[in-house]
Order: sequence, then structure tokens, then C-alpha cells
Amino acid sequence: MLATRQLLQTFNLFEGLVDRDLDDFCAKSQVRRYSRRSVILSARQDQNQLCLLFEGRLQGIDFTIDGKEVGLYFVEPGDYCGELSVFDHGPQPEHVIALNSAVVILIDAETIRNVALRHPQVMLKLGTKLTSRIRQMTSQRSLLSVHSIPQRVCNQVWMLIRENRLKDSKSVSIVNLPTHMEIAIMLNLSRETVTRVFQQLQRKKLVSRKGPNELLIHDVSTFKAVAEGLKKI
Amino acid sequence: MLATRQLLQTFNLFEGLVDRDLDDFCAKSQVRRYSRRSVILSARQDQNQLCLLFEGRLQGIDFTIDGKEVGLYFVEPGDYCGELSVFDHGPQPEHVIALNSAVVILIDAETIRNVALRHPQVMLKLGTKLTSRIRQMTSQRSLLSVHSIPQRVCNQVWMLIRENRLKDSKSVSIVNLPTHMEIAIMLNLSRETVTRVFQQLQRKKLVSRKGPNELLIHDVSTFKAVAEGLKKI
DNA sequence: ATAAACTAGTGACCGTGATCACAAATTCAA
DNA sequence: TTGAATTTGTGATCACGGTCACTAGTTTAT
Repeated sequence: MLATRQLLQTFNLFEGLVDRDLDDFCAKSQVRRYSRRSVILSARQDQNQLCLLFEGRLQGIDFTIDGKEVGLYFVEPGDYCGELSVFDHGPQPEHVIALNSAVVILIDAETIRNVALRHPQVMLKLGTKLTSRIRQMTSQRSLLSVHSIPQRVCNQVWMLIRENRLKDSKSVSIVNLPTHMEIAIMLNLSRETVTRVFQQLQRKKLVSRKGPNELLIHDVSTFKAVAEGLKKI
Repeated sequence: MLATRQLLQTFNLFEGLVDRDLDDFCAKSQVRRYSRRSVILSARQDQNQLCLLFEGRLQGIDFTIDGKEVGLYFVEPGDYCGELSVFDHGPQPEHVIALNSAVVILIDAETIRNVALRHPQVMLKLGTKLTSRIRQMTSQRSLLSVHSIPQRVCNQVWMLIRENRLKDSKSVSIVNLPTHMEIAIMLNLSRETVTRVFQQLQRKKLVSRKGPNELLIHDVSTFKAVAEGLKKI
């Protein structure tokens, strides 16, 4: 299915583009629904497609030489991935999979590049996207060296809170919480260890599950304190 | 001290620039020698300087909330760092320190940006630099999840081999080998563990030290096999 | 509707790398 | 040259997370 102009306009990336360019994208776009677990972009292949997420949640993953799954980042609606090839024509370094049923828009990298070359503000946004990925990866890397495991988990969960204004409230809910396994591979932990941390957090009444995909953080300030290492479990 | 046109021309980044632009850079550049351990770029500060390495070796480092040192990447001569601010005006995410006495050229990010805006090929090179950083960080992240520790160390050392043609020879020497501590923080290991791995490798006659800063890999093929997990120690 | 697949929860066991506390060796600075 | 600082080497101990082997609950396919 092709994307509509209205759909594309929901993405910050395309802000300020004239209708002609948008229509061009629409003509070459591909709107697809992916089911949970399906692979959207494959590592080490030249798919050269930009992948814009409209609905659901994606995860960038990789595998070690010895076959262990590694979590790299999450993609939230409104965000996109697969942008490396727009710059360097190189292969996709990691896999991108759908964590939930997801709707994405796929656009050929070549098409994006051509427009970006004519529109410096688009090129700049793409470049800024790269820098924010680097910043994100840097802080994720630091997180891996934190030796308190509950602290690691709380930090990771903290970053999953969508709307930042909520971070000041007393309690917050996180929808579409990744599974323990998906969190585990982000933090270089085993699935069981993540489970045990959540058990601890629940016992201390800091959080509770609400349905399969939702987590309620009851005591935001204490939770944050754990994340920052000011308090232990 | 100011840089000379000849000095700048040794960097691939400036290839194809006209003398006028190079002279402009020279006028606004700063050539400095930093001694071992000194901080060249500080994290979370807006220094907005591109740092080109002429001689020595640098390391990008960060610290966890609980104060542990984290190694992010190495910078080799001819390469550069601090390029994020050219794109997004944001703060430097990590510290960059000199591992050996190093000669660097510092140029204001603003100056670079202005030239890059007029020269798409420079902008592209800067963008490609970002993508290769992302690729490097991705593979480094995967390395952290490899559970065989000797395998981790060998991979890290393998990446320190400068000239790629040497990787086919029977034996290879690595100059300016980082200290065990510097390797340890790259791999999320303790310094002692890295020492013990090198002891093992030496006992098996795979490597030997030649002076303080040089490592000889005697049996390259076996070493590579360990790095790829085909062989244990 | 029913089986199959996945997710979460839990206990027991165990290996291994962190940590500590040194000593030795080496490099660097005065 | 000599002392200080840094780097490397080594043993002993131990906590902690990984792994395994389950069960229970839940979701998803057919």
C-alpha cells in the first residue's frame, strides 16, 4: 500500500517539505503491517530502505559470533531507522524486528537521499538523527557497566516512558512494555535475572503489572532514586 | 600553533578542498601536543571543536553513574573525533583523552560547518564518519556480549592492528598497545582479568611483549581463530 | 476448540570474574 | 640517579549472575 501525504506529514522528518516532494515519496513508499517478531530490516544486507514507524514498537538487535542475541535500541512511533544507508550506501549493521504488531512506511534510501541533497534541512535532520543515535548508544554503553543490576533495569525502564511530562507525576504507566527477554538483551542480562528484579520491585510496591503489556510505576520518585543509584531496591 | 596547509592535507577529510578553504582552516586552527593522560575534550561541555589526530592514540571514555570508567573507542592517527557538534550544536557526549603523547589539530566546529555547507563532499564525509562510528559502536556492543573472555580480548586486540595488509602475514606487531586497564574498560572487564588473559596467550606462545608498548602476535592464524571462537585459548 | 508456542516465575547449583591485597617490574620525573 | 608513580603479575576469597530444569499462565495459530 502507498502512503498518503497526510501520513507522511505526521513525521517530523518531513516537516517543511513541499507537496511535490511528499507526493514523490508517497509514490515510492510502501506501507506495511508487520506482525510481532517479524524481521523488518536484516543485518548485513543492502536493503537501503528507510523505515518510519507509525504504530507499534521496534527493536534493533544483533547477534554475537557465538549466537547470543544483543539488544541495541528501541524505536518508538514517529521515529525511524535504517537511515545509515542514506549516507554511506553501506549495509544495514543490525536487524530491526517488530516487538508488537507494527505499521511502518518503507522508503527507498536513494529517494530520500535525492530529496535530502536538495533540502539541507532534511539532510541536517538526518545527520542529527545519527548524532542522537550515537548519544543514545553512548549512554546505553555506560549503562552496561553499572554494576547494580536493579539500577540498570530501572534506567532502562525509565527510558521507555513515552511522554516526558509524565515523569514528574506521582505514578506513571508504561504501555507496550517489552518482554523480560527483550529488556535482558539490552542490558546484557539473562531473562531470569530481569524477572527477579521485577519481582523485587513488585515486592517493594514500587511497580505492578496491569495486564500483559502495561507496567505501572507507583512511586516514581523512589523508582527514579533507584535508577540514579541513590537508593538500593 | 597554527596548522599548515600541508599538515591538513594529510587528512582524508580535507581532500579536494581548494587552498582558500584550507588556509581559512589554518588560520583558525590550533596545533597542540597533549601529554599522556591529558583530557582533550570534556564530556557534557560545549567545546564544539573538531579534533584531528596527527600522532599518538586517543581514547573516547565515559563514566557510569557509579563512577566506573567506560571505554568507548580508540582514535588512530589520520582519524578525528568531536564531530557531533558540527551537526547538532550539542554537547560532547564523552571525554577524549590522550593515551600517549599526542599531536592534535583543533578546529572550531562552526568553521567546519560553514565549509561543509558549501562543500557537499565534506558534509558527506562527516556524515559517513558518523555512520562508521555507529557501525563501530554496534560491533563493540556485540563484543561485550561474547561470553568467552579470551575471545573478547583477542577481538579487541585484533582491531588495533593498524595496517590491514599485515593481517595476512604470519606474525604481526601492534605498536602503542593500550594498557591492560585501557583494554579492560573497553570490554567491561577488570584489569586483572585482562592481565590473566594475556598471561594465557603468552604461555601458549601466541603473543609476546616487545618493549612496553609493543605486542607481537606470533601465530596470527591461531590468534584469529581464538578471536572468531573457533579455538579456545 | 485445542494444541502449540511463548512468557513469566522459581529454586538449586555452579563457574567465573570482581575484588582485595599485595609484590614485582617498569617507566617517568626531578 | 634516585625516588615516585604507573603498570603488570598473582593468589585467595567470594558474591552474584548464568544456567538448567522445571511449572504455570497466557497468547497465538489452525
